[in-house]
Amino acid sequence: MQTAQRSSRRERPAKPALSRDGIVATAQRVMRAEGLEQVTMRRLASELDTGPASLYVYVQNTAELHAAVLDEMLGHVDLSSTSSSDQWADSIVASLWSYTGILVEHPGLARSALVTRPSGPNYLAFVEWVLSLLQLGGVPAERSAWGVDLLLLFATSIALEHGTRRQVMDAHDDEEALARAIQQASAEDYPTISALGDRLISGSPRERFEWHVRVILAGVATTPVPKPSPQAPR
Amino acid sequence: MQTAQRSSRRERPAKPALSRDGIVATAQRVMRAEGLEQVTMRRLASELDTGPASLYVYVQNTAELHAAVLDEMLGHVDLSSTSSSDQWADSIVASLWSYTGILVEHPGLARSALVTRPSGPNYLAFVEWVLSLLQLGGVPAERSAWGVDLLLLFATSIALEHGTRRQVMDAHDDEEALARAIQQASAEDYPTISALGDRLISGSPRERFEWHVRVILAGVATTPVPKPSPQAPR
DNA sequence: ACCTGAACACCGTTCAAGT
DNA sequence: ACCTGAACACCGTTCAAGT
Repeated sequence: MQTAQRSSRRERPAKPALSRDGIVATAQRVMRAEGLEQVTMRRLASELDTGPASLYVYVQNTAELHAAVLDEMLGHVDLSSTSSSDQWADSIVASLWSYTGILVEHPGLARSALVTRPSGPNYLAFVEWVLSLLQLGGVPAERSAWGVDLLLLFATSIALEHGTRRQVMDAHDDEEALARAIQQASAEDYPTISALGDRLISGSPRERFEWHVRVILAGVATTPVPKPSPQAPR
Repeated sequence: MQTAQRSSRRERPAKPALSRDGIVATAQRVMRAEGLEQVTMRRLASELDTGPASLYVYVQNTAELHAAVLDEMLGHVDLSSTSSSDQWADSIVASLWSYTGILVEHPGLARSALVTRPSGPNYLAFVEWVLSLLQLGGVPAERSAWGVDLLLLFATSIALEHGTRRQVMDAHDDEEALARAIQQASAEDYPTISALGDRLISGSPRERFEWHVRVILAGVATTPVPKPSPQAPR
């Protein structure tokens, strides 16, 4: 066991200099230990033994901090391909599911992913992976370009939905309220809802997730993108 | 012009009794005037000339308040059908676009819609409307039941995405950072991204929105739902 | 240039005490 | 039962002042 006293002149360990990397690393550690809710400017400052104002030299605001943590987490998305190459759709389902799983643990990051167009290396690697699978599946380039957006939007918002509900207590109440509302829906005011009944909330989350992804893939395969409009497309 | 002095004994107008409806109505008014960010327990309390603690007699928490405001707003979704009945898909696109437009103005409500399973009358009326159009389009009941979820999830998260970006300053920075990242993506590390280039961010929001919805509709029309699993489906 | 203490302007929610 | 003041336990961000 090494003693805490090192060769430095003072007895207390030298306070490490602040740096963007140090701040982001601390953010990561705090998130892993206590969740993203604890990743606040004030908490990080106290963790780094300084005041919150000091952090503003290195990061613009809390959103930037969360975006940095997000990209780090996206390094853990499972990008392993299934053995047979004709199962490109299965691979897309699998990697999106992995992505969603990571964000469900940290719904705040899902929010980040939805709101701040991510552009970090790990995010790009994930996009690249999905695009390459779509290409493998023979999806025309233009449709892949727009389709990958829809796939990621779907996976992100499912994570935000389920993740937030998981960490809020009343989630079960809402679920029950909806089930009751559906069951009590009058056949007069809501004929279709009332006819569908429980089928509206049937299936496991995983079943619905997979079906939703396959719906998008099937749709992308058959829906041509519109011709670029004559006006400047932006 | 009526004088402020009425027949009541005191000079100051009698403070109206608190009630859930009164609180929700105030919430609505404040939101319209100053945005959902101002709809806080403290602000509402001061608006109603009392302390924040008093409101907890009538609403459980802020989330419940926002959910009530949400359903009210959903009463404004455009549910008018297109003339010819074979254009059911156009009607779905139109009503989802209307729904998204409303939530883009109030991204906090979009967040509510995503996180708290809504079950108010106006929400149900909207679901009923979309379901009836799917039925009109000949979509099998089981697929409608799961498909309406995907359609609403999509419309809600698009609203959350664009609405939040609109009200945050840095949104343009993010957009630029992504565009730069795509342009600079090395053909070695990200071959597909680099090959697609600007096509990844082409098209107007409206074009992309409509294409996304049509993708989902096409997918729903061709993707069978799995057979209910033998285990209890919940 | 970097760092800081203190302040500004807020939050949601709880609780003991009153009416 | 309903209502309240005050407190608890926090936020993000800015700014003037220091080193």
